[in-house]
This record gives sequence, C-alpha cells and structure tokens, in this order.
Amino acid sequence: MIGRVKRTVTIDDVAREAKVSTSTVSYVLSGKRPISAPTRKRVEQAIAELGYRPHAGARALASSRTNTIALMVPLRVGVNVHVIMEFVGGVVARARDFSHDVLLLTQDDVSGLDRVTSGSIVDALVMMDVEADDPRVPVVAAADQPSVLIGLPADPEGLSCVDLDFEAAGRLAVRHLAAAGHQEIGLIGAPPEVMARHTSYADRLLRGFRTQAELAGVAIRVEPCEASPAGGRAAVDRLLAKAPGTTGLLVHNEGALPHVLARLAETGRQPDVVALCPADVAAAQTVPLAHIELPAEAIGRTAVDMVMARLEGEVPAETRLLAPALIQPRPAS
Amino acid sequence: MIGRVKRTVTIDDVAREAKVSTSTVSYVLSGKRPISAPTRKRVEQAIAELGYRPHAGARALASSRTNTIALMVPLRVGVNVHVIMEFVGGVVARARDFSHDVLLLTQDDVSGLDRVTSGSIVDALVMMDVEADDPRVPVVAAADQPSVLIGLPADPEGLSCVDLDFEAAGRLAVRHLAAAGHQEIGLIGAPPEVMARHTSYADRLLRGFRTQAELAGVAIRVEPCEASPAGGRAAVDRLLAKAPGTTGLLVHNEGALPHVLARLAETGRQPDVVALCPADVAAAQTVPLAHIELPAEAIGRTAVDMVMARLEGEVPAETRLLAPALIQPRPAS
DNA sequence: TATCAATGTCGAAGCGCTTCGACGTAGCTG
DNA sequence: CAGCTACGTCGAAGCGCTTCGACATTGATA
Repeated sequence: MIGRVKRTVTIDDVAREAKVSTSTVSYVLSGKRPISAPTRKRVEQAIAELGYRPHAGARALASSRTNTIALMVPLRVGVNVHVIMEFVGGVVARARDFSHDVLLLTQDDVSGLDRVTSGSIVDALVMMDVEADDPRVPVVAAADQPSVLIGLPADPEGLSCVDLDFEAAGRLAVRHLAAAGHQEIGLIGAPPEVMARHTSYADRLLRGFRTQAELAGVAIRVEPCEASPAGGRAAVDRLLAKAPGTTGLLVHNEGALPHVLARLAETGRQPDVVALCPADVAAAQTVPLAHIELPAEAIGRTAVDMVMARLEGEVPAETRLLAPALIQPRPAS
Repeated sequence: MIGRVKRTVTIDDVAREAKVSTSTVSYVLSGKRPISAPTRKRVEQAIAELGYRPHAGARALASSRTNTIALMVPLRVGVNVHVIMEFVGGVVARARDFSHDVLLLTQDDVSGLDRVTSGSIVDALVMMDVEADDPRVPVVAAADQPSVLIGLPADPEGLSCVDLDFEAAGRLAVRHLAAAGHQEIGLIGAPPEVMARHTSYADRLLRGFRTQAELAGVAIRVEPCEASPAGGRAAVDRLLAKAPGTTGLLVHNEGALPHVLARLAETGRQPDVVALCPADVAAAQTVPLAHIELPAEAIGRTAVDMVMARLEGEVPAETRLLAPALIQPRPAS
C-alpha cells in the first residue's frame, strides 16, 4: 500500500482485467443474463484479485434498489428491552439472508419516517410496537414502499402485520388455568403507561383473557404492573388484597416477572403461574415455570419474510397472527 | 394522486419550478456557495411545493458521502441488553444531530465488517463491546473510513476509543469502601464467559480493583456471576462462603443486581454495596443504592462526536476514558 | 445451403446528484 | 472612466452502476 493512492476499484477495472465489457461484469454479478462458464470464471477471478466491491450508492441510483430495510425500534419506557433485542436479532439475521442491511430508526425520530418513506434510502420498512391508534400507521400506509408492522393497529387498512395472537394467548392461559380447577384468576400485565397507550398487544391479551373467563365462568382480576422490582411486588400485593382467593395467575411482564415470583413465594401463596414471555426468560427463573412462548425472534424473521415477498411482487397485504403455545416446565429438573 | 404516476421529483424539477439551474438548487441545499436571499427563497418554496427529497444514492455517488454510519452491536450472551440499548440510543440520537442515519450490524455478522469497510455503504463505523484481543480491530484499523471503538482493545494502534474508565471505577469503589472502614471487600462481576473473553472492561475494572485494594491493604474476593436470578444468588453464596468476613461489595452485573441484593437481604448480611450500572438501573432497585454511574448513553454520544470529528478533518486518533463518579443514594426518601 | 432461434457479449444511455470552472454584473478604487 | 474584486449563477462533466437493444456466433431446422 505504498503511496496510499487506493482509488476504489470500479466495475470498469474489473471489466478491463477480465477483458470483457462492464455490462458483462454486471450480469455476472446479478445473474440476470446467461454468461458462459469460462467468461464467468474470468470475471470472478478479476473480482477476487482486485478486491472489487460494488458501490452501494451507484447501484441504488441505477437500479432504484438500496438493499436496505428500515427498522423502527421503540427505545422508550415500558417496553421490554430483552424482547426488543430478540425482535431486532430476528430481523437483522433474516434481512442478511436476503442480503439486505438494516437501517435503525427510533420511535421518537419523527422525521425518520418521512426521510425513509420518501423513497431512495431504504426499500422497505418494518415497524415495531405498533399501537392500536398509531399516528405512524397512516404515514406508512401512504408510503410508496412496502412495510410490515409488528403489532396490530386498530385499522390495518391494507397493511401487512405480524404478531403473536395475543387474544388467543389470553384465552389459552385462562383455559389452562380453569382446567386446572382455578376459580379465581389474576393477570399481572403490562406497565400502566403501556395499557394507557392502548398498545395493541396489551389490549388484545386482555380481550382474550376476559372472553375466555366469561366462557369458563371464572372470576378475574387484572393488575397493570411497573416493570421494576418494586412494581412487581406491589402488583402482587394489590392483586392479593383485592382478590385474595386468586389461585391462578398469568404474568405478562418480563421485567417484573422474577419479582412477582419472589413476592408470591414470600407471601406463602403458591398460585399456579403461567408467564407470557420468551422461552429463555422463562428458563432463567429460579423455579420451573409454565409459559406461553413469545416468539419474538420468529416474529422478527417473519416480518422480514413478508416485507421481502412484497418487495418481489404484488403480494396482497396480510395479517399473520402466530398461534400461542403453552409450554409446561420440564417435570424433572 | 389520480393516475398513480408519481415519478419521483428530482432536483431538476425543482430547478425548473424555481427557474434556476440545478447547481443553484444544490448550493441552496448544501450551503457551499453563497446564494442571494430571493433566489434561496424561490428554491425553498419550490422544494416545499413539490415535496422534493434528494435521492440518497445519487448523493452518495456524486459526493462519496453516504450520511450513514454503521453501528456494530453485540447481540449475544453475557452482555446486558439494557446497557446496550442505552448505548444505541445515544448513538442514534447523536447521529441524527449530524443528520446521519445508523446502519445496524451485529457482532456475529462476520461479513458485515467487510461489506462496510469496503467503502461506499457507510461513512464511518462505531463498534461496541470491544474485547482486549478483538479480531475485528485489525480489520477496522486497515479500513479506509474512520471508526471509533466503545471499549478498549489491548493495542489501540491508531484507533479512537471511548469508554468509562473502568480501572478508575475499580479504584474508586475500593477507595470508597475502604474509607467506610471495610477490611474485606468483594466484587461480584461479569458473567464467566465475559471474563473468559477478556472483554476489556471486565479486565480493567478488575485491575483497578486489585491495585487499589493492595494500596489500601484490604482483602478482596472476586466472583464472576451469571446474569440471572439464580446466578446472582449463587454468586452471593459463593462469595460469602469463601470470604465470610466480607462487609463491602462492588456489584458490576446489571442482570444479577436485584437478585444479589435480594439474596444479601435474605442472608441477613447487610454489606455496604456499591453498584456499577446506569443511573436508572440503580434507581429501579428496591433499596436506595450507592452506585458508580455507567454513562452508557453519554458514551454512545461521545463515540459519534469523535467519529464525526474524524470525518471532518484529519483529527488524530485519541482514546477518551470518562471519569467515573460515585453517586450516594438520596438520604431521605 | 439459406434461415431462424437461442445464446453470449457489447455499447451506450441514463439514474439524480455534486462540484468545478466560467461567466456576467455590480460596486469599488485609482 | 478603465480595471478590479466580489458575488451570485450557470453549464457541463462526471460519480459507478444497471439495463436495453443490438450484434455476432453457433447449431439446428427447413
């Protein structure tokens, strides 16, 4: 690297080296036209020798495809970072499978949507943590590029959505607990601010929970819960004070879960607990725990699959709700 | 929007509308040449009316600036997601201040570095969670574009780094505890795998801790600790078993912190505890807690500042270690 | 043997933007 | 009033890539 000149090597350099035209190199790269084996080999060799990398901007300009998708992540209170990370991991990994990169947008970056939906910078958009009445939804609905929502807005008007079927999860939990003979069932749920925002998943879980409780004829009690040690303990105390007969419990609050369990242990009450959380969170608890899995990573991957499908062709918008599964703790330890 | 034609509006459209040349529009946008007030106003109006957005790819091609920085995030075991999110938040927010976007790379995406360092796709790189002997370090060192590491490699060979001064933090903790009269001090630290990786911060904290302990003539005991409820409790038990006289404790493990505190409370031991963690984590504990603040967001912001400075001009590489501060809990509550 | 389709390659025209040099047109100075 | 220097604006040349139509070849078919 004497001289430190290092002019970036372009497709023309490759073409010259391989003694073909630039278009041939391009076709070798994209595979959009047949290239004979010997030519292909020469080109590939030249690419390797020169260490050629296509220029992303030039490519985007010529093909109007950026090979990048935007991911809008909530970095704010009340959402569980652990779950978010799983989503993000799933999205990034799957995007790479499609040789796309991920541009990170934060929820509070209001101009971000504009920047991104005005084309040119990403091909598509995945938006996490959608609320029932989310102001961003009309914006992305009006955008040129495809987008997929993680979560369910009140009116998905032609948008694609993925999420766990929280309503089914609510029903499943009640069905499970009622079948175990419990007559009074509690729900320790999302933080109050999440409930207040009518974040879609909290509402849906609640709906399923209520519906099935009515069907099964069991009494229920719902407590919002701060995602903190103190919050978890307080929620338990409130719940037991108001509904002392509670013997079955659904906990949907990552952050508070260990403290809820700890507090329950302290009070000497041992209600039947079902947690709604990712598998590894359930596994990390001190006691074996029945849980309804929150397949965050799978949801992230699915979101990318859907967005890619729409990028390929005119796939109609669809909403996919993943069926919940209740996992019993391993009997032996 | 009848007809759904929607040809993207280009800089030429704006120029035509404003009755100026394209270059004038460009100069209005970039401010790189003086433009008279009336002309500027006409152009700005045209931009607003047409809803013009510059095409990122075209811009990147012409100016060889993408206005994007890459952020390599560890999505793997042993790192605390909460802290990571704070870093990320800081990076993204500050990048936006410089009107840059953030491209998300994951640690395990080995080809990511290649893709990114071969120019064209981002202007610069911020890499989190650097280990003492990190294989990625030589790669970014050889790259064309500036990069900033969060964490400290063994040999920073001309690279810019930012981090909390963990060594000073270790010393500070010991000094504080020794000053309070404690003769036996414990450290409940990072998970074993982090220790084993020789992740830079864990090593440095330990070094400071040891150094100062020797100086102060206090006995120490170090326990790695899984970031789980069970891990936290187990670490406490191990520590107290091996060094029952421990009366002062430094805890550097976000995930285990609440469980460490809980276990300590159960054992009836009330050692003087200092936590090393972000302020909000300390605040979220059930008891008031002295802590050395881990200013994750500030570090993230600083990383961006540094990378931007290097993007501007030929700023020499530098390492910034932020001085630790010990925060006493609010006396009254 | 003339014709045609298939196959592989090439040339050139952009994609939308930045930037450099050049070109007026003022307002100064001497 | 000639000769300057600023200042504001324009034209045109790319940046590196994709893609379309055209142009050989070749082998098979009539």
